[in-house]
Amino acid sequence: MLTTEIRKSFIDFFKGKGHTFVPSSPVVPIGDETLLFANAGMNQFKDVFLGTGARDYRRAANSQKCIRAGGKHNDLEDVGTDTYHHTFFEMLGNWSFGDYFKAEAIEWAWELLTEVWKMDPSRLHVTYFEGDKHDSLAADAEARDLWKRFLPDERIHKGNKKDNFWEMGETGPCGPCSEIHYDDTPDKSGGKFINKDRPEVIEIWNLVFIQFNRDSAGKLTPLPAKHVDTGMGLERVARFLQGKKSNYDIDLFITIIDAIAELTGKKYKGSQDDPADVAFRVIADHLRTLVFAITDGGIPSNEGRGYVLRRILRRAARFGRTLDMHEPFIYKLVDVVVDSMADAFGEIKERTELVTTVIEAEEKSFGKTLDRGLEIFATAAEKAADGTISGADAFQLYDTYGFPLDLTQLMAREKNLKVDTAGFDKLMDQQRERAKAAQKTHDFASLVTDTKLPHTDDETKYSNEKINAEVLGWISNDGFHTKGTVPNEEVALVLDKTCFYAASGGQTSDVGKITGPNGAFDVASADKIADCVIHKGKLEQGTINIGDKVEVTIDAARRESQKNHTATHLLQWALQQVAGSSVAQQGSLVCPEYLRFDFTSPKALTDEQIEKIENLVNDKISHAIPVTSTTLPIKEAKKLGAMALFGEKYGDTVRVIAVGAADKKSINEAFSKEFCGGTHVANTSDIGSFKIIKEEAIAAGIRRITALTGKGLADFYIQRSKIVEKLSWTLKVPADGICARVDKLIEDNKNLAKQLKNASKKSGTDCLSRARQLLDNCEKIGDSSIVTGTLDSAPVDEVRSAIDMIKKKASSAAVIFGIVDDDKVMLLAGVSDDLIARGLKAGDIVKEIAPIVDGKGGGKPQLAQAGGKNSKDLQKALQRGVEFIKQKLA
RNA sequence: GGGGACGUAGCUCAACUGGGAGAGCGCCGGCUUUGCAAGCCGGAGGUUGUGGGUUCGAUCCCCAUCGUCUCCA
Repeated sequence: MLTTEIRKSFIDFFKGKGHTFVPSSPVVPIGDETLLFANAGMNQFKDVFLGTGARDYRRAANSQKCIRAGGKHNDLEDVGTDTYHHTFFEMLGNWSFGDYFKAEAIEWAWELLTEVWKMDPSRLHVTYFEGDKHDSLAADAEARDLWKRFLPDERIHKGNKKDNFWEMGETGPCGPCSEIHYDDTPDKSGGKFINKDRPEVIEIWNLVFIQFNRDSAGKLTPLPAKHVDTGMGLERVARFLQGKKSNYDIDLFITIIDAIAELTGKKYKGSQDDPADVAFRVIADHLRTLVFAITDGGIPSNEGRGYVLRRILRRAARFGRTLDMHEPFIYKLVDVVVDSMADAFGEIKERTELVTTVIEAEEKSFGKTLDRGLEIFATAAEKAADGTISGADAFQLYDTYGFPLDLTQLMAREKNLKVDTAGFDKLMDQQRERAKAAQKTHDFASLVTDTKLPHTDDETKYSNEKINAEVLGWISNDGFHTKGTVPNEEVALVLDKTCFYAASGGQTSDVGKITGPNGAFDVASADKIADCVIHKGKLEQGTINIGDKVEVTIDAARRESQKNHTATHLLQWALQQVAGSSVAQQGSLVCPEYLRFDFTSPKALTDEQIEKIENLVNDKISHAIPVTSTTLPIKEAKKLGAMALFGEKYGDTVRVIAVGAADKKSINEAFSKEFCGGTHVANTSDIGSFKIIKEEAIAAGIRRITALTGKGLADFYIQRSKIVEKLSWTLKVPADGICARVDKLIEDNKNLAKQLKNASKKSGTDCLSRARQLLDNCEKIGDSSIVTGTLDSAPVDEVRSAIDMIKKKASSAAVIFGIVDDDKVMLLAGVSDDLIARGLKAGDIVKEIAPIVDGKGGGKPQLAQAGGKNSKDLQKALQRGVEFIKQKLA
C-alpha cells in the first residue's frame, strides 16, 4: 500500500465513524511566537482543549504536517543515523472533543490496524498508565480492561508517568495515554524492548485520554468534558505496512533517495553506519522539511525559526559534501517532493518556484560562508604550534563565522593537527549560560501564563467612539492584581470591556486614554492574551482604583491606521492585477504612519509596474467605493474566493473585508475580498491618496513595499516641497529648473576641480622650488643635509612631496618644515633611512619641538607631523630642531 | 532577547602602534596585431555605511545608529 493510500484510508476510516476531515494547519505557525513549528496534531485544536475555542464538529480526523527540530522536541541530531527519526513527518490523528472516549478510541484503533490494514495482531503490544503516587493517581485500569478485549495479558504493559501520562504544559489539560507498539523482531520477542529506543520495536500510535486539568499549584481536577487526542506517525506505519526495515525505505523516501542517487552518481546501500548512506537519509529528510516550511511562509534567516531552517539547510549541504556535491544541488530536488506529495498538500505545488529560489540562494550563501571559513582556518592552523588548534579558535570559527566544528576537525586531521574540543565545549557552555541569563525578560505576557485572566468584551473595537467600562485589575511585574490602587509605574490595565484594537494581523494597536473619576491613564499599546485585552501604559495623573467606572478613548491616529489598512487591501489587489496571481502575501504591517506589505516575487517590480499599481489604487480611491465588513462561516468565505493570509490560522467563522460591494448581501460583487480582523475606513475616498515610497528585497524571492496614505502622505509631500522650495531659493531658479541647474553645477564643479589641480601643480612647483632653495643653502653635517625653513600656507601634500624630493636629491637628509596658516602652525619632519639607522627619527624630532609652538605630534621614523597654535615661536622651534638633530648625530 | 565579526573604488580585498587611502580584476583611451585573445603605456573611478566624540591629526580608538554575516536561546 502506497503512503498516499495509507493516509487516505486512515481519513476515510474515521470519516466512516462520523469524523470531519480537518486539513493540516501550516507547519510554520505564523503569528504564534510560542511555538517554533507545528510539532503535534493537537496544535490547531489547543484552544478547544483549553476551553477558549470551539468547533462545530465533535469528531475530527487529520494528517498534520509536523517539524521537530528545535525547542522541546528536537530530533535534528538523530536524523539520518537511525531508521525512524525525521525533522519533518506527518501525524495522523483522530479526535474527540467531549464526545466518545476510551472504549471507542481503543476499539477503532484496533479495528483499523488489524482489520482494515491487516496488521499481524500478534506483533502489536500496548501500554497503559501505571499510576503515580505523587499525583495520587491510580493505574488506568479502564484502558487496560478495554485492551484485554483484543490482546492477551502478556502483550499489555504498564508504563510510567514519563511515557504514559501526557501534559500540554506545566498547567492545563492532561491525562493518561495508551501507546501501541509494533514488534518487528523475527521471533516476535520484542516485548521487553518497549520504549527502549530499539529500531525493531517502536511506538506507532499514541492514544491520549484528556480527563484532568492541572492548576498552577500542580493539583489535578477531573474535566467535565473528556477528550481523545491520538497521534500516529505516518512514515512509521507505512514502514510496517510496506514490510520495510526502515522508514527511509518507504515509497515516499525511495523516490527522493533515487533522485539523489541520480544527481550525485552515488548508490544508496541502505546500511546504518556508512557515511554516504547517512548523507542520503539526512538530505532526503531535510529536503522535505525545507519544502514544507518554506511553502508555509518560513524563510531561512539569522533568528528564530528562520535560523532553524538555515541550520537544517546547511546540515544537508554539509552532508552533500560527503557525496562529493560541492555546488548547490538541493534545490534541484524540490520537484521530486512536490510530485510525490502535492496530491495531499496542494500548497507545495503553488509555491514550487519560491521554494526552489530560496533554497538555491541559501545554498550559495553557505558556499560563501565556507570559503571565508577556509581562510580563517588557515591562519588558525598556522597558530597551532603545538599540533592542536585551540578551543578558542575552533569556537571563533564556529560562533562568528559559522564554520561547522566537524569540518574544522576534518581539515585539522588532514594537516595532522588536533582540535581542543574540550575547550570548544567549555566556550559553548559559557555562551549558553550567557543567553540563558539574558532570557529573563519582564514581558507581561510571560508573567501571567498560568493565571486565568478575565475575558474582555471588545465588540466595540471597530467603532471609533469612546465607551464606558470598569477597571477589573492590572498586571505588573509581580503578577495580576484584582484589589487596590493602580501603582505609578509601567503596568497593564484590564477592563471588563474596551474599544481598543489590540495588536494583531499586522495592524499595530491603538493608543489612547482611560479616564476615571480620580485620575487618567495613558495607554501606550494594547495586546491580547487569550481573550483578555491588556492596556499597557502609565498613570498620567491622579489615581485609579479597581472597580472605578472609566471612560475609554482611543487616539485619532486610529483613523490613519484605517486608511493604511484598507489601502493595503487595495494594494494587494492592484499587485495581482499588475504582477499576476503568483504574488502571495508574506506579511504586512499597518500603523498610523505608514503601511508595509511583503510578498513573493521572483524579481523586483519595474518603475512602470509601481506607477501602474499606484494609479490603480488611486483610481479606486477617487471612485469613492464602499468598504463593507461581514462575518461568515469560513467555508462560505472561501467559496467567495476571499483571500486569506497564507499560513495564518482562522477560526470557524471569519470576518471578511470587501471593497466594491454595495452591502453585505452583494458581497460577491466586491473586487477585493480578504479575511481580516483589522479596522478599516467605510469608503475608499476616506483614504485620500496613496503612494509607494519604497520597493526593496528583504529575502531571496520576497519583496517589500512601503507606502503612505492620508496624513502620512500629506506630511511626506509637505516635507518634500519644503526641500524643493529651499533648493529653489538657494539655487535661485524656479522649481522645475532645479535638475538642470544641479547638472550644470556638477559639471562646473568637475571643471573647477580640474583647474584647481592644475593650479596646485603650480603652487606645488612653487613649494618645490622654495624647498630646493632651502636645500641649496642648508647646513651640513658630514654628508648629511639639515634642511629647515618655513613654507607659507602650502598644502600639506605638497610639503610632503617636497620632503620626498629633498630626501631623494640629498640622499642623506633631515628635514623640518613649518607651515603657517592663520594662527595655526604645522610642523613636518622627514629623515632619510641612513640617518634613521643612526638613531634619528622624525617622530622624535616632532615630539621634541612641538611643545614650543603649543602643539603635539608624532609619526613614523621616515615622516612625522605635528600641529600647534603658537605661530610666533616657529623660528625658535626650528632652531631647537636643528640642535636636536645635531645632538642625535653627534 | 543575548554574544561575536564585518562595512574602504563597479567587484574581491590591503593599509604595521592613530601619522602619505592602495593592489588585483573590471571599465575607458593609446600602442602592438590581418583580426581576436594576450601584452605594453596611460586614465577615470573614494564623503573609508551614517551621525557624534577623543586627538595637533581618525579608515584605525570611544559612543550611537543603520545594514550584512554568524552563534546561543
